[in-house]
Amino acid sequence: MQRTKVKELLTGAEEGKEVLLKGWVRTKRGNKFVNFIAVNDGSTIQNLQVVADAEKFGEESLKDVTTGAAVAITGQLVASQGKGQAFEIVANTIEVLGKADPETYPLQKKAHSLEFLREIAHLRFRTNTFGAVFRVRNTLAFAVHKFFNEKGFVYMHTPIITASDAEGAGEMFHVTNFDLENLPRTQDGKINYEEDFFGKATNLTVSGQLEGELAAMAFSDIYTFGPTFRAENSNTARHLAEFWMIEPEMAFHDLKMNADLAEEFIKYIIRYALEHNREDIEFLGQRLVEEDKAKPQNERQEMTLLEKLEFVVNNNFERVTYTEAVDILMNSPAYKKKKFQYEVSWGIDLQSEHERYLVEKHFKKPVIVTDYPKDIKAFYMRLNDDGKTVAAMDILAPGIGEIVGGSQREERMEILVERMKGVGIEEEDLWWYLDTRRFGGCPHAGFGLGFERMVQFVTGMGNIRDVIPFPRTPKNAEF
RNA sequence: UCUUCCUUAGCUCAGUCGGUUAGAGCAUCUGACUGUUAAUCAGAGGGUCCCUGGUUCGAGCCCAGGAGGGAGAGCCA
Repeated sequence: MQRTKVKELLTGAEEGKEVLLKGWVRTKRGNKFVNFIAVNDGSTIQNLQVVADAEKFGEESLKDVTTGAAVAITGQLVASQGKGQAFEIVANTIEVLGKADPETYPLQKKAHSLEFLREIAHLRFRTNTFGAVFRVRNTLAFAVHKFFNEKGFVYMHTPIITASDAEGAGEMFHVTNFDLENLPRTQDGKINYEEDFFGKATNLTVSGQLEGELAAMAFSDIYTFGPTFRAENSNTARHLAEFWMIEPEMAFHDLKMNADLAEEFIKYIIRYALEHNREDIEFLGQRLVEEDKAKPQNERQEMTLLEKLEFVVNNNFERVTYTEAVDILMNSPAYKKKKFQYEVSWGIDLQSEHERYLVEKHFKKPVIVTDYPKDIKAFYMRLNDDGKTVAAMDILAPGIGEIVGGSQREERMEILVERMKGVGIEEEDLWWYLDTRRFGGCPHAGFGLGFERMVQFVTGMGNIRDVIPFPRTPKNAEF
């Protein structure tokens, strides 16, 4: 008999038929006459209830049907007599494929803290919450490819190992096959990277952007979607040492077109998740409502998760320049009451508290901030005509902060070289990058979106370590 | 890296002023119960009080150092 997944069984299409169910036991309850076994196979957040006649199977054969055990069950799919579900299976045969000793199996049929589940990340997929989170993550990843594919973008695989160390995006992990106990040295005592695997110092990529720009100068529109590594000692709920980033790069795009695309993209993938994972998102939203009950009234969310996502999808993002944002902050009641810990003035980098004020208090929706002072942004961002700002944009999301960082790129050779000099990057280190300005250069733009932050936003999970299967953070690389 | 809080049963957490044998709920086990919804009811078992050192007649509680975790900040996506 062909196995049918729970998601399919719950449609009731096979009502009255003999079916084969395979999955993992969530709970078993009942008495000496009848047992109810809730089985989940990951295809949906819902369990399928199996009704087992206790006299027919006997105590002994049901003994190993415990929380966490893998089972194969045949039986008739029927309309349920109980209230909690539309359909259930009346069992004919029950086979335990893999036992789970209840004395030592860590997951119980009760709620666990997220911190505890993080310590057993290899088992946490089996919970309702993480099942929902990772189904949503999968849907969002698929939607990323679908969106760009429909727009004719080329999916470009940029290198994971790179020798380029001039991007300034963050601290890097070294890649080497040196014997670390016995490093080859040059005459002046420095490590001799010429003897290393690649003949030069290499590291894990911190961004595929520069390589993405190269490809955009041929395919017009490309995107990358792959792992990214930062060796920063960041211990926060929104940083990982290994994360997934999406970086589109478009020839002949200016900053406005860039922002338009980013907004359309974000709305598209959220809408896609709302259409395909509604049950999961409703469950995750309910989790937040329960969590909120423990908080004082004024700290509770105004909107449910579902309402928030629908609001984002159905409303335009607010757009302000950096200069306007600073004006708003300086005229805000919070500023006048000296509520900000950090000083606000034109030229400063906006602090978390400032971004949160703009997004959560002032506009109450995602905000695109553009045209930052050139001194606080990367060298490759295009200098505006005022000579003091660059065509950069950040998209700030409620509760998450910066979710997108992007810019129109500097396509004018002389200005780009001058800005590289300003931050101490040698021309010859990026000769290949400058070739795109030398040969057939054109205005172009792109952005980077942290995929995990997007998953956080859609699932409402407060800690980024709970939206990637096996988080890599300082002092933690378990599993 | 900084600030701050936390670490007691499998899990979540109480533990008074430093004082006899360290508690609760849930989970687990045993029993009861004719359709349950994280079933219910009764009973039982279960402890390296994070580690190391110190103060004290006496430390889960006080002090010092260390480890791990949470929240916030910086850096950023």
